[in-house]
Amino acid sequence: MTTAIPLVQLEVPERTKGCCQAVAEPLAEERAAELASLYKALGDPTRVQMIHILAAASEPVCVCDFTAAFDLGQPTISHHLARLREAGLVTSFKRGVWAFYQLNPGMSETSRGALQLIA
Amino acid sequence: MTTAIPLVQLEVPERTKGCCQAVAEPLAEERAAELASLYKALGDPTRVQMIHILAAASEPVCVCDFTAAFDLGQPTISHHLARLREAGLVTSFKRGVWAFYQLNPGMSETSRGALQLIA
DNA sequence: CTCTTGTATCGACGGGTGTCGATCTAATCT
DNA sequence: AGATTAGATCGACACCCGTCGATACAAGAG
Repeated sequence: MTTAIPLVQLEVPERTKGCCQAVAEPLAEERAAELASLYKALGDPTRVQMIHILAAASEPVCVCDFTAAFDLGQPTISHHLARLREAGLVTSFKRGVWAFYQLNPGMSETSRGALQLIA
Repeated sequence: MTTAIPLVQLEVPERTKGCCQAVAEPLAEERAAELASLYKALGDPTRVQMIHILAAASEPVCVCDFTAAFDLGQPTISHHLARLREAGLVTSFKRGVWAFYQLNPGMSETSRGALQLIA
């Protein structure tokens, strides 16, 4: 099955000494942390839906629309929006009594890539 | 302030009644949950690095290589690999005493998309 | 000014998560 | 067989997270 020439230089070894082979250089620590915290920010169904709503909206969305769209208390909505904001995925502003949220136009390319999955 | 003609049918309202406007149809619940749990599986720097290593490897990677690559106890390594496996991102097999892990060749398109960010 | 209302913040509770040491299992070596 | 070893599993710990009710804050309305 396996070889033809000395190209595949190592099959799964037969209990030689150690099986250990070299492994890719790890990502820069900050890069791994950046990716992980980005993924973590998206690791909740409510926040996924929020991003979906914001991605589909042509204008900033009022918090009251989120509280109407989800079966969750207002503090919880506020909490999720804050987490998205801390992750740099959304920005917000206040107009009168209302607070409006939108996708952060200046989000990183990485973030933009992650959001693309949320159709 | 507000109107001129019925063209931009709503600017940010001026404290009329409610600010609420219609919002996009939510994603199917299972879809949101699928995305969230996928993101959650990737929401840890160690697991991001593991995926990076597996994506760069041309062959299945032995667990002992992971334990060597990270400054973490062996049970912790095993735990993270198990989480990646439960998320459908990797598969594993045993050869002799060793366990080898690789990216799941049959992972979903969604998963593949999420992994693409991990260069 | 006082009342009302939209949001944010706080404190608490239950459940999940990353980590470890200890133990179990299975495969191999002697 | 007994000893060794790679890996998984278990139990425990500290911590984080999603949720809620209560409260604080800010901006209008009356």
